[in-house]
Amino acid sequence: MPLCGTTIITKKQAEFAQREQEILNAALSLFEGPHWEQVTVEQISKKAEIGKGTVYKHFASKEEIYAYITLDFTERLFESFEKVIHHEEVLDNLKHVIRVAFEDFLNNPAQARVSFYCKREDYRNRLTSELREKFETMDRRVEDFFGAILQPGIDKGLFIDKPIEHLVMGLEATFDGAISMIWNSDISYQHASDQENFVDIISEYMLAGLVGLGKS
Amino acid sequence: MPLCGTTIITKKQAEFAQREQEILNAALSLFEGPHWEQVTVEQISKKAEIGKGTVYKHFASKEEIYAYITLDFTERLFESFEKVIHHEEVLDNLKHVIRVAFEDFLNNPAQARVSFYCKREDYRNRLTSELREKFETMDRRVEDFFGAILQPGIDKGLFIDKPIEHLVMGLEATFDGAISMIWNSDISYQHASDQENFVDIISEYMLAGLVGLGKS
Amino acid sequence: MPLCGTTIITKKQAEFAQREQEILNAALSLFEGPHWEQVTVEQISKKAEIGKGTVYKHFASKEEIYAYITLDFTERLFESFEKVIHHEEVLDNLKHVIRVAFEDFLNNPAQARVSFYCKREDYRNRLTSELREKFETMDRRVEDFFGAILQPGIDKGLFIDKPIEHLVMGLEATFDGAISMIWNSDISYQHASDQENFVDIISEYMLAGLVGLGKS
Amino acid sequence: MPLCGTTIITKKQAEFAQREQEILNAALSLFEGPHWEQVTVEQISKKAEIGKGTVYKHFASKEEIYAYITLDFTERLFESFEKVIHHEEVLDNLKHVIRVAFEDFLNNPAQARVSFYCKREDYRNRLTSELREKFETMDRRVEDFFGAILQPGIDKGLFIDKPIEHLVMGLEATFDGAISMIWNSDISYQHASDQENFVDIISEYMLAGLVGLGKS
DNA sequence: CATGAATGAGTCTTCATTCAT
DNA sequence: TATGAATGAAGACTCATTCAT
Repeated sequence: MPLCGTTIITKKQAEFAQREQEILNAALSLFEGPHWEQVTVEQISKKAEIGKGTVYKHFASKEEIYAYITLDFTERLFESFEKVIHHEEVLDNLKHVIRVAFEDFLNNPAQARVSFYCKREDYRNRLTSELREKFETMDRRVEDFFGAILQPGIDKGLFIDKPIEHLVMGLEATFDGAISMIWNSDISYQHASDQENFVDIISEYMLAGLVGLGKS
Repeated sequence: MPLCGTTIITKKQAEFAQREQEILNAALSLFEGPHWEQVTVEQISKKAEIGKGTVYKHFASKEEIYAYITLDFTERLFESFEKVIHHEEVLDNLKHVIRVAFEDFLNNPAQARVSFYCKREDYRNRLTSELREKFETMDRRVEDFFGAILQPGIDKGLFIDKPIEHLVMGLEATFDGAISMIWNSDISYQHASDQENFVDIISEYMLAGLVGLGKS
Repeated sequence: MPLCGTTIITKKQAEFAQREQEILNAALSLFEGPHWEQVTVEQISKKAEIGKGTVYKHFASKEEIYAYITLDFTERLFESFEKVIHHEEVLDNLKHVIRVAFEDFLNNPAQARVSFYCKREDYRNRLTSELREKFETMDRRVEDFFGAILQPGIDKGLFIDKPIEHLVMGLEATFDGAISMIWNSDISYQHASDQENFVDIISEYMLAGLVGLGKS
Repeated sequence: MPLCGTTIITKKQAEFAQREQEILNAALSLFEGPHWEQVTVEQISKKAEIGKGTVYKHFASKEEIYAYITLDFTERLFESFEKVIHHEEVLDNLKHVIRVAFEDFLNNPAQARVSFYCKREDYRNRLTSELREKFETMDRRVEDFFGAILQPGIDKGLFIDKPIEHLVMGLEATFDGAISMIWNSDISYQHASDQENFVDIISEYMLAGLVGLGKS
């Protein structure tokens, strides 16, 4: 049992750190609905049962709350990914990652919506450089991750030999588009199939697109 | 004196009708930038060189302006589509439609952005039932259009025999996602290729996905 | 009775123009007290019996209200000055101007206080360039005015032959300082004399200083 | 063991007393700029490397910090004055006092600015009676001091025989006004002369005014 | 005593919509 | 019909002060 060497954290500090999560959770619970952008800081503070000013002790601005939600969400996404890519088969890895991604995005709509918002360039430009760097690190990590699971497929001739980025593009575009469609409850397709079916088709489509690229 | 039987339109009425387009054009020119949602009704009226109140003679609300922009844009999109689908080859038709769609969306970012906004369910619910119906008609028309160009592909065994909607899903998701990525200037991919290259890949990807569906 | 050639102003426009004055008057009445900087836009709007937003139709910001108050006040000050400088005697002119200045500043403490605030460089820098120019024009006008009444005194050997600015400096410094002292109800001197006596002394002092400069 | 009879001060108490000065120094270093009123208690505590709450162990309010800064500043001003009034010549004394005053005010803008703020009647009224008394004592001391250096001038017929207060009025008004003008970087006079020149003129002006009073 | 987390009233400003002329 | 003045609810953010530990 270590006695020294650990960072000493007082009870107060622990509570303070805890409160940060409480604020994020409060925000998240309020962001569930489609009008999430209209949630006010005051509402968040009331939900978290703290004063409005306290929110600003933890986050410099409302948009910084968005940033941490996104960063947290992405972190968890990676954890989910890492749990399912121990297989040797490239396509299996990819299938699992896609499935898990859909699950995480659809089960956590608030985080996911915020994440989408945080992709916007103008949003990124408003961030402090510190946070902007965190986002850039995150972006690179995503890129590296997909590089690692797609490269073997290229080596085996399964996918066309193009820069990883090119291959990821299609996957990301389709995934993002599909998620948006679900959120928009895109009217045309509600009667066609339930969400699960839609996800299956899109997943298959993503793989087919990737495999089919350059084969025509 | 106009002949009887023709709809009699006074000069004043003609001017009034004309004004509607002027408002939409003014709005569009202001919506070019990425912050289009922050354009105010006042700015629009100034740009159109009319009074703010007059805008409300033509459109019941700001959101109704969005609706007509979207409806107009979709109408023109169809006109573009119809110009390029006279070929007999299913895949050629599709390629042309995809190309034209990318062109229209990227050349008319204002309209396209507004169109995306108008997909949101909460937006649709705020509309008057009259406008909601117009959107539904529009949606059906899109569905029918793609049905007409994809069905022959199914008949020829080119695409898997699934409901048209299923096939369209992937196309739409990928397309929407790709457009969003371009608008977001998605950082990870800026160095990979310029926009044109990106569009080519996505286009190929869309076709590959469609053709590859069910082939695995 | 002129029929044409005059700018046509509708009743509405006239009312609108009128409202501007009403806002300034409301602000002024609220600025009477020593806490004038803490008067809120909302208070002003309530006093003027209009909505808060209406204030912003007339003035882009709270500080712009200050600007117009100052500009108005200075304008009136000039009018007062011009009424009393038709004498031929340099010293008489100066005496009258000083007297009138004290009267105007002490009878209109709200305007005068705001005017002092508007001298601050940081305030000036926050203004729009249009307003900044108005202030600069105003400053030049003050300078020119005093140049016109002091120059004859220099010519006659009454005042030392130094740049007008140098001469004005002392006058302005003393005047501003005296006004501040009165507003601060400077405790040390309350029992010594009433305000009127103080003003007399300061006025005499200002002249004596000017005449005595360079004579030592 | 300290001798009996001396005030026993523990190390802790000494540190506490020391801290008071540290807070004032921290505040002063932050008050240098023209926006000194916007410095927050938190900033002061950070600068002093103590907790915000600790500031309130030493000063009941932010405004009390102002009070002690002013009191300190005035104390030092007196020390400066006393160093230069050992001459026998009334006018020399005065000249030296004026020069030293300008030096102290211009070299210590933070203290000086705060001192000006603390002259405001509304400020004084918000103080505790204990502090208000200290200010009154200070004011009387100023009055007495100038009485002492001006009275010989009256006796010698150098200055008009009026109550000392009357004579001081002009001096103080001019001095305060001049300092304000420098701080405001009063635009009209920036090109006329640099600050030093301005101070010289004002100083001369102050003396000339005093000597000339009643001579007209 | 020292701390710093918590507070929440208060500030300016924006803007879609209404309505009298 | 055209106008644009008027509205007022809302929202993000600040900061002196308090108080439990």
